[in-house]
Amino acid sequence: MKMKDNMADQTLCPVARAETVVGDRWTVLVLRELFARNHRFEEIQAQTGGTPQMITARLKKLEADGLLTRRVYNKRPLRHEYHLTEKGEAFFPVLMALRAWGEAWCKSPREGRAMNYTHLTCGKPAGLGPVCESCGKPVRREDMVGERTAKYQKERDARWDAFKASR
Amino acid sequence: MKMKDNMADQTLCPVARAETVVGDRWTVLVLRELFARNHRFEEIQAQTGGTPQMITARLKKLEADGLLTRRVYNKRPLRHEYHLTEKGEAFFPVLMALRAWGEAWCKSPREGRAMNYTHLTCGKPAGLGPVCESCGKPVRREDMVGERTAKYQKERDARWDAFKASR
DNA sequence: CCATATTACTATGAAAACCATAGTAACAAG
DNA sequence: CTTGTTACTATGGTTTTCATAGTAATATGG
Repeated sequence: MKMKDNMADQTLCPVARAETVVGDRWTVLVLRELFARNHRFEEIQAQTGGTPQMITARLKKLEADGLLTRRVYNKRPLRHEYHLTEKGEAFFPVLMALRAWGEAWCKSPREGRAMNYTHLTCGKPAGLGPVCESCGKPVRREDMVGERTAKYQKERDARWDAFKASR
Repeated sequence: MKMKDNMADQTLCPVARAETVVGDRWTVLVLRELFARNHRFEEIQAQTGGTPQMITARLKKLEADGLLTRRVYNKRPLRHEYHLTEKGEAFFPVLMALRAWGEAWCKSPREGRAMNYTHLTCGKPAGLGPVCESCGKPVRREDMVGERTAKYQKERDARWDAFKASR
């Protein structure tokens, strides 16, 4: 994986710089899973639908780029969990903006939402924007709880089952 | 360009859906140029550093996905400009979030900013966040003017000159 | 007219990345 | 000692990328 970044070394543009790190479908999907608190290889693979190589490569690159760290959860056999660093956590607003755009422009309304977030500060729905739709304050990740809609949860369960069945 | 989207057709996840459209370095760079009001093929190619094929392919796909339209600016020879649609314009918050993350986490502070935005509503600097750092109100694209820093402007001028010289 | 310039591409071919399928390593549990 | 679990690596065919070069349609200057 070279992910050519000649340009990035030379430009002042933060978008170009960011894209050399996260400008890739699998990378973003892996980050989504980490934000969803899926920290294990298997879960990430199952929910993103990537091949082992795709996931391995992204995890390695994300670690090299400082967005995540490996944490041992089991020695013998040695097993790691992947956790977001501060830099990785800071990516949250981008994911939320992407989510908002995706919900608004890449789905038909009849399909329904995948997640609903509640703003803990005011106790009401946070909506899709960068500020809470109920109280108007900017939302931080710590101030929200996200809940999957029944339909989306079912979809994920099915994906997990299918993944497990294919072994 | 297949940009495999089997998964996307089946998932409710808006992030996955969005990524089938914009989950690609060149695509995002092209969008950046359109937001920077560079509407011509040549300018986009010069500033992104992409090959003609990369640019052609992304413009075609972005048009197919409804983020931009071609507009004739010259018949004989037939020439088009590329302009964002409403769906394309709606991508702005994602780009801004990416910019904020890139400035904060993908550059050393000594390098300095690429752009500075002024919030027209309050007349003061808008900063990096989704809400104006001066007045605290959510910022919309229409309420801001962006200005390139001298260093970044020089970088872009140099890129244009280099592009023109290589012909 | 004829040569050069302009703009937006298309053609070619080698290198890299992707994807599906299959297999391995290191153990635990029964 | 067989089966299961988790996290990968290996292989090989297909697709995409990328650098370089070339084309098409027309305008412009001499």
